[in-house]
Amino acid sequence: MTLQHVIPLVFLSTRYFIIPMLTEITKEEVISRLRNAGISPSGPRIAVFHFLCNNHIHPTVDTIFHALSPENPTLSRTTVYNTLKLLLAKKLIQSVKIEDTEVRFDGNTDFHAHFKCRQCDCIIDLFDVPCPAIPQSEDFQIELPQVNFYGVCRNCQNKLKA
Amino acid sequence: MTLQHVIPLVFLSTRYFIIPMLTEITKEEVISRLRNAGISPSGPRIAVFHFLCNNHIHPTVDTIFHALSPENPTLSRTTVYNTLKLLLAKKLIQSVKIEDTEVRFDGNTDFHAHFKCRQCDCIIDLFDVPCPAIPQSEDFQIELPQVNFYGVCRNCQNKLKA
DNA sequence: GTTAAATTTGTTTTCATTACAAATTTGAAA
DNA sequence: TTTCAAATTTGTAATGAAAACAAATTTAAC
Repeated sequence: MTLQHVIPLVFLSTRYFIIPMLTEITKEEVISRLRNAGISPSGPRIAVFHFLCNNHIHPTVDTIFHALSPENPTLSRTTVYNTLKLLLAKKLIQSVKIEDTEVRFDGNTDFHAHFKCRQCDCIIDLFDVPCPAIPQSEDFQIELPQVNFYGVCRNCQNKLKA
Repeated sequence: MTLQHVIPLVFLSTRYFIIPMLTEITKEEVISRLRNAGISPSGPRIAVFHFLCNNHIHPTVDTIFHALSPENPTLSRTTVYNTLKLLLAKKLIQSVKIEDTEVRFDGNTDFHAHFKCRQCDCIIDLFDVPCPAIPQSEDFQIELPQVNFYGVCRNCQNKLKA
């Protein structure tokens, strides 16, 4: 949890959840983060990273490409792939392997679990699942884990009942 | 953890780990499990499920296909895909989404985490990571989570040092 | 033994990702 | 400012996992 997070109480259904609220990240902040990571802030790189920082929708490569194309008419899919690979290597973003085929991306690198609805394929952040302890071992160098839940979301449960 | 598991102490590196030892599952046992799940035990289904129950190597579709082809010369890749989809639907196996593109499969459906080495791509079972608590919610129907760690394994760390 | 349903098979198609080389842009040196 | 090499971007082609599909085969009920 970093400075960018504000913790409001948000009313969801019949319960209260505590979820982090991510404040808008400016282009200037994006450029500064890229520079700090040793990445020269080209147009496409700023666009992709800015999009991921401000749209926590776990987009696919295609979603990112189509979202940015109107403002960046010469943008190519290959550049999106290259940029994502670079951002991943510098750990400015994380990949979310929750689908069978496509990889999704997340600009929030703080630990949080994900939930995928098997019915409607929506992906929901779960901020209240604690990070599993990283196994104590001199044998492995281990990064933060990915924790993925699967099931049926509330909307789909209601639809199934009706 | 089911009856099939015996818990020995296994010496690994400089530490002791407790890992479940999976005993050999016979064809008869495989047939009985298929029947219990409402799946008619055809040749290819027995072969695929038996392979997954006795080879905890997180194989891909291709690995399974090539492993079974010699004994089942008419087996087709499509049948492997169909059979895996059926076994997943009946929750007799689990899929492991730890790679970017390919899905892997695991005949052990008891909770355990996975570790993937970024260097050599090996996948290791982590039996000593506790299952994260499933979020308390009337909003979602939630299954056991997938927990994936990434890093560098001991072998590769030693190679890197040298 | 006949026949419909279930299952398997091989081929074709789709599509995410990678490979690759050409085109463009950037930035430092002259 | 001009030049030029390095970095970056781009479009196309290749790869390969997975799904779609229809024909062939097997199974099981009557």
